[in-house]
Amino acid sequence: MDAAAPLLVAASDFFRGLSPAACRDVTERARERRFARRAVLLRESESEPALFLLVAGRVKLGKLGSNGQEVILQLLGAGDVFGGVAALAGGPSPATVQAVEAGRALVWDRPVLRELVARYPEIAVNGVRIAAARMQEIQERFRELSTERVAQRIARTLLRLARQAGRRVEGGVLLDLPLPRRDLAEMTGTTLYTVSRTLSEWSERGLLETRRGRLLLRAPHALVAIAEDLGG
Amino acid sequence: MDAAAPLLVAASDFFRGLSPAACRDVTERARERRFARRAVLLRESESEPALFLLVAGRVKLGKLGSNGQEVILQLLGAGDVFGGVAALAGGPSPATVQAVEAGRALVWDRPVLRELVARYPEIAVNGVRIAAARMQEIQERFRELSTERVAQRIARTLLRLARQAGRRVEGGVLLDLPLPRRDLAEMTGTTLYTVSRTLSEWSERGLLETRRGRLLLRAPHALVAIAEDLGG
DNA sequence: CGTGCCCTTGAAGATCTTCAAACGCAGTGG
DNA sequence: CCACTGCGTTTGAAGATCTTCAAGGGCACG
Repeated sequence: MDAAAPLLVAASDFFRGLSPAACRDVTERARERRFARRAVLLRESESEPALFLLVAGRVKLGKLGSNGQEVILQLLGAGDVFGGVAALAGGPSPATVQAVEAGRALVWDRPVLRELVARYPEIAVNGVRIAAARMQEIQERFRELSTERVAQRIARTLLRLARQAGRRVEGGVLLDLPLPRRDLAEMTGTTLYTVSRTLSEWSERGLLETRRGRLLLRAPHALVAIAEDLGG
Repeated sequence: MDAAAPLLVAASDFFRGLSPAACRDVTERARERRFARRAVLLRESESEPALFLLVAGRVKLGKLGSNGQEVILQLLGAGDVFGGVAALAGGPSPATVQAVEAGRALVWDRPVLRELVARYPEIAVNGVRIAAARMQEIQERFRELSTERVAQRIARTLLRLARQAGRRVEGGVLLDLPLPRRDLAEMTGTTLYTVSRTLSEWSERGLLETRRGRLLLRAPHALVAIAEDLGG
């Protein structure tokens, strides 16, 4: 176990507000798991999901349709948690979680988590808070998917990614994560072809460019205009 | 206050598992609110949402787009709760709630709810459970909206409504609630025109009919086939 | 140097939206 | 009692948007 682990635990949404002693206790009950790119950490069918705290790497949280089509609900990175709400609630995992970048995570299995919640009830309240925040976001995205056009949704998604994984560099904001067209399509409810076309057009207009497989947003303000349908 | 109120409270998802004494306590702290059709019970802008337990009537839980377009996230009826997760979490209301049928509700304002949670921590756990269930549903609908065609989504929505508000009558299942084409469109992410056309077609094929403003599903199995894209 | 993966682009066409017009029905007021 | 009015619904026609299928290109990696 990493020596810095208790700090990570203390900083995570799920264990926020716990005393340092409690955080050490919580940390000791975790097991560590390393995972490779494309590894599946959680399946929808999983009846007893565990709580994961991402230490390093990135994962996508998604859902598979009966015909094989996938939908990406969220991308998560270091410091983010997943599986916790389902683990607390007692239901099955609502989504499949797959790594898009290798990394490692701290894991608390359901029985362990239950013990911890009994000992530190603040955890349940934090769980509600996290659930509420996720709900906010997915409802907002539901609205977007329902009422906005593809270009708007792609622009919004890029801006969201910029906030959570963007690095300011000279010339714009770099989305420093692997982001194949296909994934972007599954995040926005469209096809990889439409994404490709849209990005090509924006690229020609100088709004962004592709650098070594990463997207560089050169004109985020223009993307905002597109997202808000102000005539971009 | 209604004499049956403690029973309703005990049966609600939010207060499930509380002792009878606790339920009486909880019930006493509620205030009652009657509302007319079209009344707005909660706004998105609301920073301090309360917990509502519907005693009678129906409401729609929705979100408004910047351009005035509305999206309906859920329809709720007697026995359902809303606002509770946001109230517990401390954030703003994630959605607007408007009555589609007059009714009444028990209401716990945020400070009251906080006290109750402190006294009965099971409430927080129930909150997580409710949040998880809602999350399940909205994620599933997100996937549908993302990957399925309009007819499939309309069929699914009708079937969902049949489960939660359907009455078996001779000749089929009656959706005993006001359900204008417009609302159905806002539930499925399409326009009222497309809904009208689709229902007309199904009506001609004998799958359903409109009776005094209510929908009667004559062949739910056929709707299932359409929803699952089995060639309906 | 191939092989596979991802990306791009064109062309055709399905699906769905938009706009316009007309209908039926319930409630209102003359 | 009947016309009037407003709301929800239906239907047609036109066309925008997006998907689908097909083909080819580039790049990394073995």
